[in-house]
Amino acid sequence: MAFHSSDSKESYCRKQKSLGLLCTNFLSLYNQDGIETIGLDDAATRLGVERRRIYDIVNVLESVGVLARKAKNRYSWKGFGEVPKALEELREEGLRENGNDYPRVSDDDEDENNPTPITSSQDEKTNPSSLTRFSMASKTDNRKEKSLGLLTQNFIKLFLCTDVDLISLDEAAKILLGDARDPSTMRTKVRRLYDIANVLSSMNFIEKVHHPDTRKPAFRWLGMRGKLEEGSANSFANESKKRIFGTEITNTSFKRTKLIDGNLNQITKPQMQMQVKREVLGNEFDKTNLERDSRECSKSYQFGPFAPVSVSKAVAAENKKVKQVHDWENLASTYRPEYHNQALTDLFAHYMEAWRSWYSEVAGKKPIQLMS
DNA sequence: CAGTCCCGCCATATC
DNA sequence: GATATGGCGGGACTG
Repeated sequence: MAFHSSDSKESYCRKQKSLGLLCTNFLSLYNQDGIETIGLDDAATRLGVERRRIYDIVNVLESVGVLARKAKNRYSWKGFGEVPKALEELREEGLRENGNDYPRVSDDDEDENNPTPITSSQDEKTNPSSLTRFSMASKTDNRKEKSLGLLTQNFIKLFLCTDVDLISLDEAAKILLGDARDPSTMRTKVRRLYDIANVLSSMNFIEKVHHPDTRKPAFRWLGMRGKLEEGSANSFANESKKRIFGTEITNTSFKRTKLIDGNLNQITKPQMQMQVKREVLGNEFDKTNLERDSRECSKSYQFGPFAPVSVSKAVAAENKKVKQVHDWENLASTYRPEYHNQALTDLFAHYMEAWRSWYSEVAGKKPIQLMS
């Protein structure tokens, strides 16, 4: 069985295997009505990825409140309606445990970080006895301290509890690392942050930008700032809002091993089952998502003559004035008139996705030349 | 070359 | 002892 790995030739687009895309697909798969429980195996299968990857995604989604671990192999879908609450808690927790002495985030790494390494010891909900021996930690906790989930929360706290809104992963790693600063530890931490940033980006919680001064890449928080006072005002988008994410296309599974094709043989076309989403509620900041996704793989390959102009335009405008309060809801309503035919835009996105996938599969490596 | 970050080995936690 | 989780970092990709 399992005939070799010399499957179809090329086209191993790294982007198609990214955690970000996987997250997008995961969301489009489960951010639906009727979904209340998610099986890891099911997810792995449906998304066409190894179990390991599911853990990565699920962990960060959980740390933001979208999911909640129910039991072994089982998670419950909480939805984006829970996010505001989760973030609010994170903010408070962050401020509390850290007061206002969040390490500075400046160009110059000035470490003299406070002794408290932002270690929040939030015990599990399923803690029968609240008699938490303050010493029972160490090993067990040590591992947890390094979990992706916690790291995600701490990363987010950086945005919610600080005045800076632009942070590079290096800075973040430095801060979240407290003191241990061996190049090795740093590298690992940064790798993790990249992972986190990717899935957070796919949900548009954050956005990658380039520091004005330095040319260095950094991330900016897009969600509302946690300053909203009284956890009621902060409406991420209200309950039951469903965001439209990528497509149903499962991450094509090609090993990274670049096997130079030898001869043309049948490509195993991915079952691109584009299913039209019937969600018309044209809310949310999805244009950003579309835009970004639309140009993943093969640099800027363009749309045809009938490109979704409206979308691109909206995005451009949006990015340009990302000065105000980064409130998705506002942005969404502000630009809604531009393309209130969300359904169409959506449909288009689906086709694009399908086409892209098909193209990279069939048409071979070279993506449409199209200058740049 | 520097920035990304996928992949999957294998230590740990749980059943 | 088996299975479920998920650190961790080598090194393949990008631009």
